[in-house]
Amino acid sequence: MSKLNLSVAVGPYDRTRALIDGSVLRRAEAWGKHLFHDYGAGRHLHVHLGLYGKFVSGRLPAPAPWGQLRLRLVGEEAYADLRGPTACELLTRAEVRAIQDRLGPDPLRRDADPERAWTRISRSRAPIAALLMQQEVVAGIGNVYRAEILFRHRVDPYLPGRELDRAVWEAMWDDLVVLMKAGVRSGRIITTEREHRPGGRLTRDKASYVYRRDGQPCRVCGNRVATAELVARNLFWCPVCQS
DNA sequence: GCTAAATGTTGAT
DNA sequence: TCAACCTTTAGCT
Repeated sequence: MSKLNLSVAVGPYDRTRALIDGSVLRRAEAWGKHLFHDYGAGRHLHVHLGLYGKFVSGRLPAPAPWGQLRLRLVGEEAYADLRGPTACELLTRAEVRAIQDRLGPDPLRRDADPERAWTRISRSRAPIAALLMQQEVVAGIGNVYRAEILFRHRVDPYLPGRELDRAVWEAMWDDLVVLMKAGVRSGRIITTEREHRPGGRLTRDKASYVYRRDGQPCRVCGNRVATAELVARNLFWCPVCQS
């Protein structure tokens, strides 16, 4: 959306709607998986997409609202609809700060300090794969990047944080910054080295090394990719490369 | 056409 | 540790 002169409407969230309808969006920022909109006068919209929340945008005119539409942002030329979020609420500045204060560094933010994450990781007995999912340790990685970053650096997912090599963590962080920025730009997660077909198209099945590839051959060593549940999420890794 | 699972977090048990 | 949240899609039939 090119213009910031947005109005807000629609949805069961009538209190929020009444409070920000017609307001101008002054600033938007993301920290980890949290999105914050500043509508002035101490009104901060907090959105968390959760597992299946999604913004869908298009050019005006916007279609008639259907289903559980939580939020509709309307500009002069385009609109954006929000559905299925875990959170869509109006907060005070202090409440926003409280959320941000408990989040670890986000690789996508310029002010991120990977040293803060390292402090937590290097003191923990928890598996590195669990630590990467804890938002207070590192914010915004998620299950796909977790699996992929561990593979790319050949790190055993079950390695306790305190046994991770500092240099390896620094390399992982630098890699996350590059991969996640590329993800924002392209709108999709691609963690494999770029492989192009004659047509110049990146093949879809090569977007990941191990994520959701359980049972299939590892792209590097050919052994079967393994899967297991870790902290209530599906983990994927190559037991041969990552040991 | 139906079912299960999915890039996530919170709150109850 | 588990269910709830509530939407879309892949993979069946």
